[in-house]
Amino acid sequence: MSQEPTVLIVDDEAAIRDMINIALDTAGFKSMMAETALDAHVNIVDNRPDLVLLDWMLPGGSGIDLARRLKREELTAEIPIIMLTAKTSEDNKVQGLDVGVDDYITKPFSPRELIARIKAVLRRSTGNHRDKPIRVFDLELDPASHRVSVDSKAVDIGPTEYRLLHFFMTHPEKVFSRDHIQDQVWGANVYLEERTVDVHIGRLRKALTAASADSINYAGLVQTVRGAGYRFSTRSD
Amino acid sequence: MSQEPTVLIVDDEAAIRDMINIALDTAGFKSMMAETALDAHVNIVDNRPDLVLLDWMLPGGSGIDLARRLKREELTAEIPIIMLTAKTSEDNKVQGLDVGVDDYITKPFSPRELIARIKAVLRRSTGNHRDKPIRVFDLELDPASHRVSVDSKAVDIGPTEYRLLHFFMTHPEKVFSRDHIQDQVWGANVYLEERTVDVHIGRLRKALTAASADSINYAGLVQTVRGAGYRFSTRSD
DNA sequence: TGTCTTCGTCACAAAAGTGTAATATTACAT
DNA sequence: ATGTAATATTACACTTTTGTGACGAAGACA
Repeated sequence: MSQEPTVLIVDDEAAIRDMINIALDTAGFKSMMAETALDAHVNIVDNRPDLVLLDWMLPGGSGIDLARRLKREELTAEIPIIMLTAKTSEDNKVQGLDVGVDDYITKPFSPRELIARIKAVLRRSTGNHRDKPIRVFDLELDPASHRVSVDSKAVDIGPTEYRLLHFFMTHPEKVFSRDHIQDQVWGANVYLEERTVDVHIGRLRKALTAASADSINYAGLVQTVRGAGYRFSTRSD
Repeated sequence: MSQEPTVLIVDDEAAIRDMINIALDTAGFKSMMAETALDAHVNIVDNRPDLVLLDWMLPGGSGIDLARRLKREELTAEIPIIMLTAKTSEDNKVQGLDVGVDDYITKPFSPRELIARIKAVLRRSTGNHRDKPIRVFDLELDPASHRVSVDSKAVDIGPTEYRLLHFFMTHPEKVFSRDHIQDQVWGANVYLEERTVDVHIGRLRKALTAASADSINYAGLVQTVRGAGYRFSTRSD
């Protein structure tokens, strides 16, 4: 998976979508598009974009509903939303911010302004509470620098294994089925072979073992729960 | 929950119902069917399916109205709904998300996608309520981490013995016949030899004994009731 | 362009668990 | 004490689940 942030554009007007798409592309973002609130919701759950650009006025008036819903559900609450609106009235802004939307842009806007705001929101959202390092004994995962280390020594780890470990470290002491892990690490409704999770668990363990040279073997924290899935636990198996 | 989840299919076209029915059956779900919104509503109230697959366009009262109604009524609000829609973007502009529908699938869809989405939604909805650990003296069973421990020391236990112990701990002080235990632990419609239960009781006792090293022998809690079955009790035999 | 990573899949090996039948033990009525 | 029925234990063939090396595809990078 790539490093550029992915932005989902939700607007019913093709012209606007295309314009934004080009602007995003130029600025080095990946983008996806949706015409309706329903499409958008499915897309968000399935693909977990890093940010959603959401038109206020979607047919059926469901733009604001979608925003509210996304912020209410745990699975999507962390995804930042920027509202696009033609209205400048204070009412709308208040109402929207109440929902938990991260920023507003009123149409018409310049590509430059759009990009600037997107970057600002991304900076804010990825630079917040989410990036406090998580540590278990001498194993540390630092979301800010996107690094994993044991005894301050870097662990050589792939992107998928990083996400896997991040998920585990933020949800310790609980079993998760392979399906559940797929949802969390790869995104919902992605179809992978069952064994694929195993393989990445294996890779994660290998990386942890290699890094744990002379201290505890941290691979032991990633425990197999036969018939149920896997568990990250500090308590011995 | 250890039983197969039941899915209610609501669609007016028999061909679609049958197709879905087969797909669900293959994937190990139980299914029920309804042709109209009215049938569906009655069925839902009476049988409380674990999930509803609801066609968007139903004759005489649209699916969307039923969805809205189900989500508004407390009795049925918790039941997840997946909408089935034909891919005409005109339909989609109706707001459906504010209704609280959990996902939607556009026709035509593959059985695999259907199953994947059903599983994802069920995971989301049932994964929420966390079971609390159950404890008897220093014997603890924690469903969240799927772990059994004595004095905080892990008990080495197989999947079947885990389920058996879970059943016993949630139903203490009562005798259960071998047949009843089979139904609860293995699921109805599984035929096993009578003795098989005995064997697993033995394995469970062995595991508990091994873990109880220097404290009380927790195997004593699993009591034989001659001529009747077994009982899990804190009162001595 | 070619090289280097990372990814997902597959095939197969290894490990763990399962159910059954045979055998041993126990409890209870007589 | 003894016979009998009920329960416990054991051994084992079989199934399911998990671990892992190999490999081609895709993309990053220079």
